[in-house]
Amino acid sequence: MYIQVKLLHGYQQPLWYHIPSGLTDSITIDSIVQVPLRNQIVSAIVMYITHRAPAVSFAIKEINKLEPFPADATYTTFIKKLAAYHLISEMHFLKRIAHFLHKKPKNNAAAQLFKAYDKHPPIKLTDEQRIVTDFLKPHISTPVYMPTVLHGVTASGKTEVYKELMMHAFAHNKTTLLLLPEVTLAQAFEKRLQHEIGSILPICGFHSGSSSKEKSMLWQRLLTKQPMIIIGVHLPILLPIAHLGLIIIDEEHEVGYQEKKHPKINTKDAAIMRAHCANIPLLLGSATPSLATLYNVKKRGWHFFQLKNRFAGAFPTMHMVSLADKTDRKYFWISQKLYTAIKDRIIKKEQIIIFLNRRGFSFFLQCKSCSFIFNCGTCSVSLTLHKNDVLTCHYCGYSIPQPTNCPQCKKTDFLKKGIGTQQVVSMLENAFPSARIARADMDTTTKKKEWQQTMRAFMDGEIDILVGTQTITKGYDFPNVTLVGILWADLNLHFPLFNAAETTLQQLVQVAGRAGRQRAHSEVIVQTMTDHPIFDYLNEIDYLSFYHNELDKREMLGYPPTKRLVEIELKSPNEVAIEQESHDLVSALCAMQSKNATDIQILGPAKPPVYKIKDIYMRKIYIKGEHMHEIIALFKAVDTRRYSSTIYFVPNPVT
DNA sequence: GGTGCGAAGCGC
DNA sequence: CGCTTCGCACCC
Repeated sequence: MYIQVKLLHGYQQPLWYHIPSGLTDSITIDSIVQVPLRNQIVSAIVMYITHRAPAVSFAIKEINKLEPFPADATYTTFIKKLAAYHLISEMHFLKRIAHFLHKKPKNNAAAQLFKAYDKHPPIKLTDEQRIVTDFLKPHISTPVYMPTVLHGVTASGKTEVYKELMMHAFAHNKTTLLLLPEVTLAQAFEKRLQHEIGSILPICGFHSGSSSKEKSMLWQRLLTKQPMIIIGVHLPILLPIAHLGLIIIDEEHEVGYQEKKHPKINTKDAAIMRAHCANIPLLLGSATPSLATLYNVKKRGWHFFQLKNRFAGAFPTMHMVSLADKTDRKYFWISQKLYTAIKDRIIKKEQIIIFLNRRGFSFFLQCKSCSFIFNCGTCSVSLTLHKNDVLTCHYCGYSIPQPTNCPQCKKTDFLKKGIGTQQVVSMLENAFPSARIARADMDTTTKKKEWQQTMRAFMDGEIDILVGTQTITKGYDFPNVTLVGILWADLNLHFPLFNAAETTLQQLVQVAGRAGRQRAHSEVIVQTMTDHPIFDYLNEIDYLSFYHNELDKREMLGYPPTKRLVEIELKSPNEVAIEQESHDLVSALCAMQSKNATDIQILGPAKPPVYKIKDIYMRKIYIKGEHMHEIIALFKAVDTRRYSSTIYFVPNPVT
């Protein structure tokens, strides 16, 4: 038998190979095979099979050994669907898990055996929790596609529900995929589960931080169809799993599920597709479910459950404070209310979180006399001022010492504008000299180790006040925190993104949820410049009422979840070309659209707020429509090959 | 992705 | 002239 294959890496042209009759059984179209190429062995995918020798001028090589690929009846269907949805080749997905295929699995004597059991050790569940597990368990044993939303307030014990379901799946010889929106969260979850149920369930982490030993262990279990718990962010959804029983997406609302690099795959969308293809239940958990998910509950009959009570502690009291009234305070960013509250907690030896929700903005230097602003030479952003008098670009890392004279007018007086976490720390150090204060923001300090140490120190009570950005809102449990201060709650609200209000509210509710996890009395102080309707829903109990208010707006403007949205991103080092081509592309899309007479809107091209990074220019085009398949068809109908700019297609963009 | 080959670059 | 570097076609 002869096969024509395409390599997973490198050479793109199809190649011929011969397979001796003894090995032909397991080969079908889309099989992954190891083929000899020059003097090495590489992975390839089968494109075409024939029994007649092809008429070619070269000698066809023989494949004498086939590496096994884990069985999964619906895997190919899923990968094809995912590829079609993102307008990329299915090879892309196979490449991402291909590193298994090159490595020979070592004889790991350490491969632990886990016995199947009839009755697993009981997990203590509340009535609220048991309603959810009772509902889903039969659908794991007798599989059926069953998207289910779990709205559990912060600290309500969603993890206990997950544990019970994972154990049930394992008892039925099925694997559970547990997805989290960040590697650090996945690692923390893995550690926790390892500790709590690791002795009876195999817990396999699979993310960028996993060692090759862990990966080959995982692959071994997949090959031998052994059930397990796989924890990760983006990669696990792409694995072939013979006996997938359940997919859990924790922190379902998080934007982290969309990959940061192109192609920007949305792992949540992928998980929905996978659960559908494999015909299994899907559980989406969050304290702040996304508008899209709530819409699916309403319109598509997704199942919905709530955990309304905290496992321990109590909900914090919320206080709104206006920063507009500047009277009677020493520091602009610390209102009188916040000041006394911090003072009170320091005396009581309770912990404080100060939250600054900045996004791509902190603080910059401007000349007092001529208004000159220091900008990055290769990116279209201003340089950020750091405490050690260094100006740094947050996009490319370029940095210079702060000049003493203005390059434009040579004067020496500068204004510091905006606010950054370092400035907040200095300010707090001045205001509360006795307090131990630390900073935890991932954007500036890319040192992961340092950041983890800070989190640990805070958890151990060695720090009184933790100042941080987005990263501290996620998942962490600090039992002794009784005060959360949000410095500038409306900072991101007027960002030019259709979902700015939604993500801001989710962030605020999540950070507020860090307070009072083990305490009866706790407070959240929310400081704002202006009022906004979302502040009425800040209380966790009221979160769901936000849905109606926001959905009406989205409906009116034709944005998701009522309509479908695609972002087209163009990138080019040539500013003239990208300007021309982005306009051409819009014209081409419009022409095609009027021909097909579909109800699709094309917006742009737009110059994004940050339109240049490392000398690469960007433009964006948005397409809105009733159905995703129509948008995909429209874009595919336009010939993009003649453009010199790189063009990316992003369905359901979230950032 | 890795490799082998010819063209081009470079020192003197 | 002889050596190294670079760019690129090729791999079945």
